[in-house]
Amino acid sequence: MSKRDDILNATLELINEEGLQSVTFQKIFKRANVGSGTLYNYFKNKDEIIGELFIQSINILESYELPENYESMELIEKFNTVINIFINFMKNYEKEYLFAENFSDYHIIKDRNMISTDEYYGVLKEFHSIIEMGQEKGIFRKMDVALSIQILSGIISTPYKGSNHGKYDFDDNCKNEIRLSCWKALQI
Amino acid sequence: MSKRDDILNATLELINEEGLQSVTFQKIFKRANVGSGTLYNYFKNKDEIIGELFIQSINILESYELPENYESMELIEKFNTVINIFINFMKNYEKEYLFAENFSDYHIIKDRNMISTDEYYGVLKEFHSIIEMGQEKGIFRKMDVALSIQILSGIISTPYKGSNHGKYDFDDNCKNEIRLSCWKALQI
Amino acid sequence: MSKRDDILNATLELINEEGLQSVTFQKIFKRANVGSGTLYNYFKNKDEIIGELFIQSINILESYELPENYESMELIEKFNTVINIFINFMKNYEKEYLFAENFSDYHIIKDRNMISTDEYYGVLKEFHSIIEMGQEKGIFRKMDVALSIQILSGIISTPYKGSNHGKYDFDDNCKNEIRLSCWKALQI
Amino acid sequence: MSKRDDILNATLELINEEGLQSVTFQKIFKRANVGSGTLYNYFKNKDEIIGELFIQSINILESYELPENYESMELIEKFNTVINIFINFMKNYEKEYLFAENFSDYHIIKDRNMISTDEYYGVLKEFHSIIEMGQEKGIFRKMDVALSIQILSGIISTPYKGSNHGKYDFDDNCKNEIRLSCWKALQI
DNA sequence: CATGAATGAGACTTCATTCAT
DNA sequence: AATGAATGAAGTCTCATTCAT
Repeated sequence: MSKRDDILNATLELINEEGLQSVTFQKIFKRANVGSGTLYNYFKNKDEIIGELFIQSINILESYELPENYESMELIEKFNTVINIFINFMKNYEKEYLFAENFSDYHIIKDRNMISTDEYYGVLKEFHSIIEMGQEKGIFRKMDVALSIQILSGIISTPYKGSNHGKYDFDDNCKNEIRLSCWKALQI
Repeated sequence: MSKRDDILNATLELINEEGLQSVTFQKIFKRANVGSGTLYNYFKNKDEIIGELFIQSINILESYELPENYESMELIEKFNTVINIFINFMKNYEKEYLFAENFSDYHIIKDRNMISTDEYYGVLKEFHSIIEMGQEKGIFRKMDVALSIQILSGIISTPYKGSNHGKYDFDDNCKNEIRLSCWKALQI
Repeated sequence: MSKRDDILNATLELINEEGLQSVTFQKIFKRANVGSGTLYNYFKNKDEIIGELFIQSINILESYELPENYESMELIEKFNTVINIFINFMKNYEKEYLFAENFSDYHIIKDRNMISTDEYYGVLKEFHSIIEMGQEKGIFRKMDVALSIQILSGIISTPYKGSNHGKYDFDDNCKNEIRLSCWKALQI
Repeated sequence: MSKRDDILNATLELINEEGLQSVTFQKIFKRANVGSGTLYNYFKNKDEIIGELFIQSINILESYELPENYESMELIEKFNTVINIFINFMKNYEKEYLFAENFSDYHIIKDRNMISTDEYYGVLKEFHSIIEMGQEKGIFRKMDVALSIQILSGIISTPYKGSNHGKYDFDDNCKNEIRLSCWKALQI
């Protein structure tokens, strides 16, 4: 692994362990096992590390693959497939997912318009066509698609984050209920 | 208003404007119009200001009042009443709500176990009995109540936060859809 | 006791407990049970408290009394009498004695020439005539009287301070040896 | 000379010029010609500088060398040799000597037991065997050796410190008197 | 006189960034 | 490219002092 990747990984680890606001360059050097000056061979400043980390996280979230027979599926099958992909992403790339979610708090960067987090990144975009189709078929209520996506996003990610508090397990049964809730929440 | 409140208000404003990580003491006492030393008459250090702010925010969120005829309402009426209270809180105390939500990122405090960020603060607690009743009556699916509450919380707050990006308005129509989604998401 | 005395006592106590350099006004108020502003009714600033404390300490050390038959004593009796008075002072007014001794470290005041510590204060002055007499009588070596006094002072106070480390007791036997050492150190 | 030494030297100079309590970090790095942050590459905080300085001073005081023919000397020759070494130390390393002497006032460090200010550092230790031998030979009075050493220490250092006030010179004649006083003070 | 909340200068300390090696 | 000692601006915090009550 390159020094550059060492730095990015160290930073992401530290952000998830201690929160963005307490990650200092000193901690990054030490964790990444590089000299302090080395950072500046790869990144202009701290914002650039964070920005690059965000892009990298988004890229991972963007790299999903739909199954071969996806196009021939029924609407509800597509719906559940996409939800499953989303859930798996959250679990497999938890650090990247949470980082991307919380990124909007990092106002320094947001204010400078370096990167916009407004877009539906990753597999969430797939919902767009599914929802439109469902609305056309009279299965889903006619409402703003962006709003619909936010509702689905909330139903999936909020219970996932809540499961960290240990009140319930995010197991197969839980996932079934979430999928069902998603479908029903949009229904006529 | 007391100096102490001036300091807390200034800090909350700054956190919501610039994010927790960029709020410095200099900005706080400039905004609060107090001398730098004054902060230390009221708070031991920065963590204590943030902690007090969290407690204050929670207290506000805890201070809801149910309508007089609440107990005699139908289940769905109770359900919608509580959702409306929650939505109004989010809008009226947006700063406090967002701060409390994002607070768990502030690991310094979290790690010290100063405060538990229990997810069932405020009016969300009311959902507990409503959901149990709905499950008993065979209206709602039998699932973990904590999970149900997280689902509702996600359906309400995620679209609210998403509306800030300007894709849709968080207007009456939007609220209707959210209430409907909440009810349906739990239904059999 | 007056507020003024409360302040001086509190300060002297704190100096002996924690050392001059760590005594703050906050600690003084608290110990003296007075308001912070009260200090400024009696003292212009911190230096003035320290200076007053020094004067007070010196005054105590100056208030010794010689026995009635002192004038008719033999030289060696006078010598031992004065040494005993000095030793008793050290023990009875340890705080004041140590403060006065260490005062010269407090350069802020020293530099401003507020007070000079050069003079032989207290009972040490009595040695002057005793030494001169001893030299005239051919009992003591002819050497600078100021030097002689310093030698006596060193023989008495250094072992006293050393006894705090617990290597030996500053008991009657010890005092006898000190008196003997003093006499012999000056002898022909 | 390394930056670390620059810092220690600057601090020692400032302590002797202005006293421990008025030495600030600003003065130290201005005097040492280093940046403010540089201090923290070498020392964790101010206490650590003071502590290191004390250790360094003690090390200097420990590094005396006895003359080659010391073992074959008569008792009084040994006695005078050691006194001369002590006196020369006081003069050559006045800063270190005075710092070490006054260090016990710096209660912060003392209280933390970082360092023990044992009074028998450096050449003073040599007196131990000399005094025991003198007592065995019937030349010195039988008294606690620690007490004897304190007496000698007092006879040497108190007049040295007193000479700074300008009442007499600490010249060869003065040194002779001191050596003589030391010898006589212990004699039968 | 007595008070103590308020102050701000200045102390201590951190941290992103530079630069000679 | 890689390093890490050095830096100093900016941060947190302390403390003597003031002033309205």
